[in-house]
Amino acid sequence: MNEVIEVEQTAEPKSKREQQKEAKRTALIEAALRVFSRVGFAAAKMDDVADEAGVSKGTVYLYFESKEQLFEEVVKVTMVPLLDEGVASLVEPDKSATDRLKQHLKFFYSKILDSDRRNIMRLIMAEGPNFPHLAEFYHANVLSRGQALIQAIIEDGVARGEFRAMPKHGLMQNVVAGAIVAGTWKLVFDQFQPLDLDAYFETHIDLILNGLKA
Amino acid sequence: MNEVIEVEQTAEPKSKREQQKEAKRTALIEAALRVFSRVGFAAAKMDDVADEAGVSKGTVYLYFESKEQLFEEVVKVTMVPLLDEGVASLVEPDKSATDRLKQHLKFFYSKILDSDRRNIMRLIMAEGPNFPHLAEFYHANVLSRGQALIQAIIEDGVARGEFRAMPKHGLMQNVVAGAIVAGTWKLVFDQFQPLDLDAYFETHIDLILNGLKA
Amino acid sequence: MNEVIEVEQTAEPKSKREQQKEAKRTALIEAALRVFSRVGFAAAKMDDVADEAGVSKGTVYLYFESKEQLFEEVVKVTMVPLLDEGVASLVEPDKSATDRLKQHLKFFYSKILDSDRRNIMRLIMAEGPNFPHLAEFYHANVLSRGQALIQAIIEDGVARGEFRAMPKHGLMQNVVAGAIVAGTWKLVFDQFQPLDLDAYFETHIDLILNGLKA
Amino acid sequence: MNEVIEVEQTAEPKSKREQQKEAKRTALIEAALRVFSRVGFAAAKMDDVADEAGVSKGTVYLYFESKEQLFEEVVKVTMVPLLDEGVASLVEPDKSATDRLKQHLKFFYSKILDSDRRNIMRLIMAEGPNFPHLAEFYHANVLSRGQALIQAIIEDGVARGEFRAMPKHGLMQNVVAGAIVAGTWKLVFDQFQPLDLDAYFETHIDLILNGLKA
DNA sequence: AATGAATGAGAATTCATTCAT
DNA sequence: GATGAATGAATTCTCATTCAT
Repeated sequence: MNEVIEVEQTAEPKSKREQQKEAKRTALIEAALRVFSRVGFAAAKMDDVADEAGVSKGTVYLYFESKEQLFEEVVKVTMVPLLDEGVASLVEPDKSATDRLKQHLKFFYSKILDSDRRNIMRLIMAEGPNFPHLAEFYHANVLSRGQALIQAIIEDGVARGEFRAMPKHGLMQNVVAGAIVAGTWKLVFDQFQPLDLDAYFETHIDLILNGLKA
Repeated sequence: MNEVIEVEQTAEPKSKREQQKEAKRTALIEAALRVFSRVGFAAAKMDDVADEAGVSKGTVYLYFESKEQLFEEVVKVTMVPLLDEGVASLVEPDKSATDRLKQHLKFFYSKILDSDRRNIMRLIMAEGPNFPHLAEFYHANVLSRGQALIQAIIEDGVARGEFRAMPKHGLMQNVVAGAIVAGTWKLVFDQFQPLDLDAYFETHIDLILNGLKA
Repeated sequence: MNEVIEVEQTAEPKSKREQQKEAKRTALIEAALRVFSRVGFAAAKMDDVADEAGVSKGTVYLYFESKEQLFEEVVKVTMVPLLDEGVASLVEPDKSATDRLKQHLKFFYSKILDSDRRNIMRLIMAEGPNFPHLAEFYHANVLSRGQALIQAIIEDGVARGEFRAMPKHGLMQNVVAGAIVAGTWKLVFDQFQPLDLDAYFETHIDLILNGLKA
Repeated sequence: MNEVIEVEQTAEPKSKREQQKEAKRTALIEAALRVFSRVGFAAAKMDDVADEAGVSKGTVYLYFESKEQLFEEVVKVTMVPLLDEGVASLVEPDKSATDRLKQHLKFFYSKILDSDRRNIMRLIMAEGPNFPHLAEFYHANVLSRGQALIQAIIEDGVARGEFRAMPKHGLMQNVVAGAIVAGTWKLVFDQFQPLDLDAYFETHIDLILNGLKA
């Protein structure tokens, strides 16, 4: 893993008090991400989050209402900014759809699969049914946007004649699926059958682009 | 979902006592499958398993040493027989590789994605890191065998000239990935964006076969 | 320890059925003695007693009403016959009181301290307050009789001029105390500071006889 | 019984918080001493300890890791300080060995046999085999020290010509044994045959001193 | 009589959350 | 704001005892 995740902070300047508060909140979310990544939601103790952030147990409750809410915040703060970044990078309309698709998948691999964020992915799968509210948020703010991104590129590719016309239902999921599975594999089975993310990426992109190709 | 999962029972005839015990064990595993499917491992209460199976609290411990062991048994009993069936169905060497690949994916969709077993799949992904022992078992007895199955078909397809030569690392994972994601999606996001498994399957098979095609 | 404790069986001949029953009862008591000796009353499981006796759990309840009653039977059957034996051996009035006291203490050391019975002693101390009924029985049937035995010898010794007149309150307890402590020590502290029962016995007898001597 | 046992507190002044914590720890140990005294280790419920100390169930676990550790702490805190006191009182070298031995036995009777501490003594004997760690601690920190104390006095007595030379193995145990037995008797058999500690003490000291006398 | 499967009361322990300091 | 002591509901697991076979 090549990236330490840092929660991005809001832009506007604040009073020192506010800044410190913001900083502590950020530290707590980062600590929580590490703890949830390590042991999952149920087994994570608020105590451990507090320890990891260097504050006392009670303090966590000054910033978050409950363990559930803390979890939701972790997901939001960790994943949403990525989408913004992904969307921003889309604005290179002169590139071929093929290149843009490659680029986005690469982004996905490096930003999510090769960092603690892949644990978030796993946590969503694990806890989603127990946190419908969170699942809904994640769908609305992460998946839908990612889907729109991919879909737009593919449609553009079809329009340009790069890609063939394809059935649309589940297309985005199928295009990205290899990456999802890679992230899970690294977390669960890597110790039994190691997966080389770079080589895997090549296989993925090769298969998918060939599958889409006109 | 079109299939109620029934745990297969061993063939040899036994004494009545033994049979009843076997039956109760089976009932407990089926009950546990339902409970784990509903709420996941951590939130599952042994009491609920007992209730669901219509026995008392203590009885569960006559059959399984602990919640963990019960979970492992559920996974084993639910998934392993499928592989046997999958392997058995392979013996039609006159069919084209394309058809056999389709057939196996279809099997995967109907037997796993469209039944309670998809929850097991999800649980393996969710809890695997907390159960290295189980993850190892699952890898050895389910994934490796599935992998060999798919790989053999693809290689045969290459030999026959149906498929092109491809990078191998992660190939099986990428071929199956769409199905994994479909199962997860149905469990976590279906209520926000429903997924039609049949249509999805078409997209999946279309993309993959085209991607593999020579 | 030089003696395997065998529960004595009643003398009168019985039908085969009766004899078998008696034998199984005996086997259960012996098994229970071993189990209680190993782990104490509370930690002893009826299952373990059954296993140790080679019968099934339910069978124990055919012979004893409850764990408590089984415990009481163990105590009775293990200790009472000893007293009978001790009393019987008293009938040698020509021996000096000194010799008879020595002889009885020797008996105590070999029959109780150097066998599983020392565990009974420990169990009485441990569980007595929780089993007033048992403590009472033990007092009436073991201690009182032992006390009478010792007291008679001492009084005889005084009459013969071997021993001096002594305060009587707690005399028997003080005379025997060294043996009680030896039994406990071997069970609890022997691994940290081993106690040689033979040498200990010499010290005991030397101190007591000198203490009693006219 | 003439003494209410109070756990001694450390000397250094602390913050109010610390003091309260210390006080609560002390209260818990005292409560536990009462509960263990009443029913023994196995039958003691952590709930009862909590109730007895006026705190909630969970609180006990803030101070002690487990029931076992609580038990060990009770033993330590209850017995060790006594040894310090006993050792301190030794420094009167002008007194005769006879007087010093008497004095120490008296101390033993009043501080241990005539207080809740006799229950600890009983519990050590009863539970020692189940708590090897505790038995070792008790041997090293209580018995060894007591033994050295008694042994030193006796040797001094021999040197002064007050006592005769005696076999040493188990001498201390035999000298003290009467007291151990008295403590046990009061707890287990007193209701059936009451024991008057003062009279008993006289018998004990009379027998032992005469036994040792040159 | 013997078995051993089933029961369910009971206890230790954990941990999210609260709140006095 | 921050702390960390206290709470008590919740859950796993145990085992004496019962009872159908």
